[in-house]
Amino acid sequence: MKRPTIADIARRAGVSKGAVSYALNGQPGVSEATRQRILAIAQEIGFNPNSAARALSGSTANAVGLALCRPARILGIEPFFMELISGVEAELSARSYALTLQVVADPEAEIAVYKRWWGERRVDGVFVCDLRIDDSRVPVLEELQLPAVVIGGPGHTGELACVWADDAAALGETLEYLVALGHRRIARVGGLPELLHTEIRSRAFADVCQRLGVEAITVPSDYTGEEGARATRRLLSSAQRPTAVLYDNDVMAIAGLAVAQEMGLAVPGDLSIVAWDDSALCQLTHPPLTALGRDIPAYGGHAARQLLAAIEGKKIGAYQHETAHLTPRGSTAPPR
Amino acid sequence: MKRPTIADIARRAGVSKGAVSYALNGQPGVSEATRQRILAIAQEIGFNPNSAARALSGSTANAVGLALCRPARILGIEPFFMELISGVEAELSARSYALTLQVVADPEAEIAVYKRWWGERRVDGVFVCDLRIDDSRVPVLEELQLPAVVIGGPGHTGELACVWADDAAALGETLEYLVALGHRRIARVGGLPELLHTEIRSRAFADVCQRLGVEAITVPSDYTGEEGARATRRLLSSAQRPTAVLYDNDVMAIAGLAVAQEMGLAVPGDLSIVAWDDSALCQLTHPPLTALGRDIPAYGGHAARQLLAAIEGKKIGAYQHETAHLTPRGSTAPPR
DNA sequence: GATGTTGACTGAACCGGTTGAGTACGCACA
DNA sequence: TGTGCGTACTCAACCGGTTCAGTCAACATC
Repeated sequence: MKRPTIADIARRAGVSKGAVSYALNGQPGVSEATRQRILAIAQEIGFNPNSAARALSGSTANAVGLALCRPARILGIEPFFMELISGVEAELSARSYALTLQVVADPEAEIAVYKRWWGERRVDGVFVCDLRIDDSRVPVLEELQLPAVVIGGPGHTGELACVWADDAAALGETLEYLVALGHRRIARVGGLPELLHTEIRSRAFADVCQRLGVEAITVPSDYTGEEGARATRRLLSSAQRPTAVLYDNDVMAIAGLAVAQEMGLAVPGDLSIVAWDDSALCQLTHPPLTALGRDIPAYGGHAARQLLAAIEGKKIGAYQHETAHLTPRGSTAPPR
Repeated sequence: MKRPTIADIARRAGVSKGAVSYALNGQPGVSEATRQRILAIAQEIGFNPNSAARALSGSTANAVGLALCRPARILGIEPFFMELISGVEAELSARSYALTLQVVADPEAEIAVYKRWWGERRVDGVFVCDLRIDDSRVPVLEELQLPAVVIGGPGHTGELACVWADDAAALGETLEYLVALGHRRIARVGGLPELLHTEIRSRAFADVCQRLGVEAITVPSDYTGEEGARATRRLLSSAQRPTAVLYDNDVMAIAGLAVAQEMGLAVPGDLSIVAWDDSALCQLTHPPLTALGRDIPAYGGHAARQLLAAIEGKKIGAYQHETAHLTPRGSTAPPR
C-alpha cells in the first residue's frame, strides 16, 4: 500500500507542493478556498506527513526520550514509572509527539544514549529520572544543549528545568501525625542513598524528628522488596524496636508488612506502617496501608508540558508539584 | 553545538559523501584502507547518522512501536508490561532500534495510532498486546502491511506472527498439583473475559477440572485488585466455599490473600492461593504466594527478534515460548 | 598494443517535506 | 497610463543520508 505524500495532494488539487505545505500547516500564502480544498483532499486520502521528511527539513523530530535506569525486576514492580509515563503520554499525544523509551544499565550507558539520540536527532528533548547528587548527566545535557526536564530536585539540576515536590513538608506532616498518635520511636527504610530525593528525605526525617523530640532511625535500602524485608527484619529484631516505620516506596512497605506478620507482630497494634507513594498496591493488603500519595500521572503531565515548552525555546525553570498528602488507612494506630 | 554529518567526514577524508556512506555501512565500493580512515574520523568526531535522513532515503525508521491499552492505574500496577518492555528493549537496543511507546484509551484509538504511525512512517513494525477474540486490530495491520508480532495467541492472529505460551498445559500442571494436595473445590478468578488468553484459560480450566473430577468455578474479573478482592469475597462467602483459588494475575492474588485474612481465614490452612505471573510481588506477602511464573523479559526478547525478522521481510510464524512453571511457596497446602 | 575486467571512487538523483525568493495578477491611486 | 502593493501562488534549494550510473586507472589477457 502506497503512502500518500504532499505531491499526491498537490497533483489532485492542481497546485504546487509548497502550496500544500502552507495549507496543511496553517501558514499564510494560500487562499481560504484553496486551503479548504487541500485539507479536504488530505482528509479524504488519509494523509499523514512523513515524520522523517519533516524532521529532516524542519529539524524537529517530534519525539522526546525517556531513559530508565533500573533492572527489569524493579522497573516492573514499581508502579511509579508506568503511572508517570501514562501522564506524560497523555500530554504528548495531544500534541502528536512520540515518546521514545530506552532501558539502560547504568548512568554511563544513559549518557551514551543521550549522546546518540542527540547525534541522530532522534528526539527533541528528554526526561531525566532518579536525579543523583552532582549528577553526571546534567553537565552532559547542558553541553549538548538538548532540552531536558528533570523529574526531581530541586537543586543539582544545573540549568535544566525540573518538576519537583516538597518531600520535606510531606514528611513533616506524616511524622506529626505519627507523633500525635503517640509514637516516639520511628524508623524509616530509605531508598537508594545515592539518589538526591533519598538524601532530601533523610535530612528532613532527621530534622523533623529532632524538632518533635522523637528518636529517628533511618536504614538505607534500594526500593526492592527483598531489601525492604531485610531492613525491616533488622529493625524489628533490635532491642529498642520502633513502633512505626515509614518506607520510601510502597513495595518495601508491603514487604515490611509481611515481615511483621511473619514475626507475629500485629499491624497496626504492635507496629504502624506508612508507605511513600500510594499506588493501588497499598489498598490490596490486609490491613490496607496508610500512604503518602500524589497524583503521579499529573506529575508526568506537568513534566511533559515543561519539556515541550523548553523545546519551543521558552525559558523555563522549576515547577513545584503538589505536596504528597497522607491517606490514613488501617496500618497506622496508636502504639499499644 | 553543530552535529557532524557525512559531508564533514567526507571533507576531512578527502572523499565523496557516497564513499563515506559505503564505508560506514560496510558496503563494498571502498578500499579497506579508506574504510578504516573514514571509520576513525567518524569515531573521532563522534558521528551518529541523522535518523531522519536515514529513514527518508533508506525507508526504514529504525524504530518499532508498542501501544498499550490499559488505564494508568492498572498499567502501573501490573509488572508484566514493564518486564516485557525491558526484555524487548534489550534486543532492540543491541540493534539500535528505538522503541516508541503510546498509551491509548481503547482498541479504536489503538487502530488510529497504528494508521498514523504507518502514514508517518514513524515505526517499521509494532507489537500487539492483549489479543481479543476476532481482534479488530489484526485485519487493519494486515491491510497496512505493517509488520507486527502479537504477544499472545495462538489463533485469531490472522497472518500476523505471534509469540505464545501454552497456558492450558500450565493450568493442567497447577490443577494436578492442587488435586494431589487434596483440593476438590477449586475456583478461578479470571482476567478480562474479552481477552483471548482469558478465554483459553477458562476453557482449559473447565476441561481439566472435568477430567480430574473436581468442581470448577470461574469468576470473571478485570485484573485490578479491587475486582479481585470483590470476586474473592463473593467466592469465600458462598455456602460451598472453595478450598483453593487460582488468580489470573498476581495483583488479584494479593488482593485475594488480603480478603482471606480480613475474613479470618488462614492461608494456606483454610484456603490455598495460586497466582498466575510470578513477579517479585508474590514473594513480598505473608505467606509468599505459590505462583505460575515464566521469564517475561525473555518472552519480550523473543517477540522483538520475531518483529525484527518480520521487518527484514522474513516469513515468520508462531513462536512458542516456554510453558509457565509452578513455584510452590507458602500459600498452598492440603485443605484442613 | 588493443581489449576487456575489476576495484575504487565520484556525481547526481532521490526520499518528502519546508521555506525563501521570485512571479503573475488584480486592484487602488496619482 | 503607469506605478505601487498585496495576495496567491510557483519554483527550486535544502535537510542528510542512500544508491545507481558512470569514470578512471591499474592490471590481466590474448
